[in-house]
Amino acid sequence: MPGTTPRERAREQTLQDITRIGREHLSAVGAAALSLRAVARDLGVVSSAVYRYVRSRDELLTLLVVDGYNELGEEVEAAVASTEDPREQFLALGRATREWALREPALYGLLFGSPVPGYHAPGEQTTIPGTRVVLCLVSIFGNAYAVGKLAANVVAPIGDELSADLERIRGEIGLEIPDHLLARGILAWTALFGAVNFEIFGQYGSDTFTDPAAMFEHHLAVLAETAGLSVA
Amino acid sequence: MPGTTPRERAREQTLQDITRIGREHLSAVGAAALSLRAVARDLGVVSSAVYRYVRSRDELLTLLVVDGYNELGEEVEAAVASTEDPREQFLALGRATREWALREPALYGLLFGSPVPGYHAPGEQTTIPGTRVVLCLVSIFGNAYAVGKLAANVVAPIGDELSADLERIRGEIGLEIPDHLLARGILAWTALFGAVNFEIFGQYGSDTFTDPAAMFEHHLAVLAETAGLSVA
DNA sequence: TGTACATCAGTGAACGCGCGTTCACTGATGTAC
DNA sequence: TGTACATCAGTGAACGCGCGTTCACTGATGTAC
Repeated sequence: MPGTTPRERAREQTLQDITRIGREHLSAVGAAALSLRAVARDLGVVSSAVYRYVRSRDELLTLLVVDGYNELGEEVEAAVASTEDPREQFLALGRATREWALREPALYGLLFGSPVPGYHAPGEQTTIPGTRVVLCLVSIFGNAYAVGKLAANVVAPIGDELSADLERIRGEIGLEIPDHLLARGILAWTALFGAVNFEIFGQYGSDTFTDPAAMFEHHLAVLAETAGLSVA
Repeated sequence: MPGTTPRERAREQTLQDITRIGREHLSAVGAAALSLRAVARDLGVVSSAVYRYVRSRDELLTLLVVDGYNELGEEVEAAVASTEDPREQFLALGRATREWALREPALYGLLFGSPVPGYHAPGEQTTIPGTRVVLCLVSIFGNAYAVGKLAANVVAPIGDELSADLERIRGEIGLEIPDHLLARGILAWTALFGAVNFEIFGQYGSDTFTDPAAMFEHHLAVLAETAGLSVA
């Protein structure tokens, strides 16, 4: 267990300070300009001291990435857990994602924006936190299908190669829904993040919506329908 | 007319070289690390010489942004012009966007990814090129509606405030379609870029799809349906 | 056609800056007997 | 309980690096008469 001895607690505290300051710098200057020296300055410590806690600048980035995925994951999971109806769960997931993104735009950009050049997130540390949201979505769809609340007409044929991919994906995540519903679920997933991106990254003009939340809410409703989630 | 005298032609040529090299650096090191000195080195010229052509580093970024928007805009417009059917035009727009993004991932990231910290694109230069794709989309929907090929059921109510926003948008872009279809059009727009983002920014796992184009094509078909574009 | 002058591309040195990372070190805190 | 030793956080100097931007300059190219 970490944090038992005073020294361990102090160490843990300093590490948290570093990630907190790292977050602040991230939103101020962006991932590419995030600097250990600047973090050290704000921590009130000489630059080389930070190396006692973090192996390199990239490791600090990884810390922030993992932190971000986990925070988003927790908020999304909590929101989804607050209701039983699959459609409502989908809406809750979307709202929680958007709200977190609005609160942490820089971190959201780090996770879902253009990749940071020269930085590659180590899969061993980021894969599990990085899949919390999508696994949450998967369980909503899986459950909805199991209780007969997921259905949509087939509008587009699915070729053999795509079908094989979908079959493999089903296996990897343990999901039992037919191809066309899985495809729609994936679309809903990407579309949800597309809508959030537009708002966070300012792709709509600056004065386009007086109430962006209302537009987003409407998008969510249409996406739920598209994904095959019927109204309760 | 530019490029008449030899001097003017030489100047034009050098400016093109600078943007070309700028593009190369952009994809190699990213927008935040894009440097005038490095461009000068590749141009075979001393760093201060570049200032004869470009006022500052930010102006080089703006050059690249404008260049990118125009290139994407041209390819999208050409693709859309190749067919008459609105649904096919929508599909063509989506395919052209994705293909350009795959060819120019760094430029795509600059235009549609997380904002570059500290850089603000000057509206006077970027607004017009930056709206070519969406205006193209707008004209597809407007035309489809005019010829009775755009229709969808109302699934979600639209509140007064959102309705007022949509009314204003209609006015700004000169589009005559009802609220719920406009809302769906906006969703299709954001969702399209969401799907492209996922692929370009690597949000799907690395080995998720053996044929990402097939998945994208299916997404486009479902999006066309969601937007209200019927099969010809 | 030839000469005097203006324009402009490119030079090279300099300014002040911040960065990541290493390394030998000091001194405080913890641990074993 | 006291002492000897080990651990570890933080120091300060140094390494070599690249950056944006300014400025006085040289020399070639163009223009007016």
